[in-house]
Amino acid sequence: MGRATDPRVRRTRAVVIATALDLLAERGIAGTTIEAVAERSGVAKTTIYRHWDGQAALILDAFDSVRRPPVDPDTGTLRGDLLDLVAGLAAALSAGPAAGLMFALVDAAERDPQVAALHRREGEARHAVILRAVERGIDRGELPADTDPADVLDQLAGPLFYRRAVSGGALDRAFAERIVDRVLAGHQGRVGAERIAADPGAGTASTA
Amino acid sequence: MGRATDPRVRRTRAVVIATALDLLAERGIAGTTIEAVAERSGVAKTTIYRHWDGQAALILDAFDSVRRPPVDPDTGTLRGDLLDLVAGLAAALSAGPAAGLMFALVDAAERDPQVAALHRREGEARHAVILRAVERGIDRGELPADTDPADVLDQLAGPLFYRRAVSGGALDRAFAERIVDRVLAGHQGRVGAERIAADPGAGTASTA
DNA sequence: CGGTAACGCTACGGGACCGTAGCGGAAAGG
DNA sequence: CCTTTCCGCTACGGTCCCGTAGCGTTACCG
Repeated sequence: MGRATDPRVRRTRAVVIATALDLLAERGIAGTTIEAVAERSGVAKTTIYRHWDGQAALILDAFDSVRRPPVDPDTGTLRGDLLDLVAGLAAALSAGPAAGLMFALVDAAERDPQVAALHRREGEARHAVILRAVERGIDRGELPADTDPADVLDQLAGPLFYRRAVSGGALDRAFAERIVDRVLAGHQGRVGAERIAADPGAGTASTA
Repeated sequence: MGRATDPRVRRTRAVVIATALDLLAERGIAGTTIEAVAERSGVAKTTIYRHWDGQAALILDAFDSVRRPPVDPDTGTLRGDLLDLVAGLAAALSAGPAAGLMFALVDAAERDPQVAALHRREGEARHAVILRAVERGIDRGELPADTDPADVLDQLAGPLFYRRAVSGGALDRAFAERIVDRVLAGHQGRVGAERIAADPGAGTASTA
């Protein structure tokens, strides 16, 4: 068993996966057939079938290949952490390989249990970092002790997704900053505005 | 030209559209073929082709049939208006015909210009009501004058969509209330907490 | 340098769906 | 009642894609 040491195997798998991702972004899941991948990639259809059982397995593998372990910034302040994470998410949704695949994944997860499982794993990995940052913020007293981290997560990621999927505004760093600041203010406001002053560099940010 | 007065025509169109919506929610766009609609609906394939050009036209029509003109609550307070609208959106995303179709629509709009146009129209109709409510709130002094209504919109609708699509928490009225209150607090906090007191019945809402 | 494993190619039967044609029957409406 | 319109049915050719078989050819690996 040569594992995957054979360079021919490695190359074939890489080329096929890359082509599948291209087609997924361009034509969606329905348009990403084995035959189409074979034609565009130059890899013979029979060879693709030697590596994957069929369209479903290939697409699962392609989605999976985009997963990237998110990095915990841990800048020392809640605002700093969230700014990093939210700005990163905005960038990922604007460009990059995941930009066009996200909604295809969501839609497919609605019906296919396999895709749903992948989608759940992927989401949880992304969420874990944000939830950790929020919990650190609670420990530091930057947020009230009874803050629900899951709510904060939805408040941070939601507006970016919605803007990308529906309302269609700009997904730049300025937007990410406004979202983070408003969410923090919204939760801190429940206790008292003086908490904002406790976070150096997180003033009312009248960035016009 | 009998317009659409012939009851046979009305019935055929209604049955086919209803079946198409069923299939869309159940199998997605790719699974909603003319042949499948014909089989499930009992309407002959040839008859369907007499009314629609093909799958694309039928699906467009089906999506379009779900559109409902949103009602402007105009309760007198910003919080009251937003609560109505956001709770209504949460309910629509939890159940009803639109629940399973939303993401199929988003995904399809990513590639198909026709669907994209429909999606844009539909979004704008929903947004208009929320934007109006926010602008009324600004006029009343419930929000700072320089508040960006588009930001508020994304902050309100986004978390609901994200929760439904990814994080998977409860989409009940309590969640809608928390979101509205946090968003309002987040924007009011930029000027001063005393603004909250200006809105009768919209206290800091320590709802446990 | 020889054996093995991977690849490309052609070919094939099968299935799903497309979109149309032609016909007979039934329901609407003047 | 009688004409028009709509509908259901069967049948068809065409296309796309599936998944597999068989056979050379080439690249790797020891």
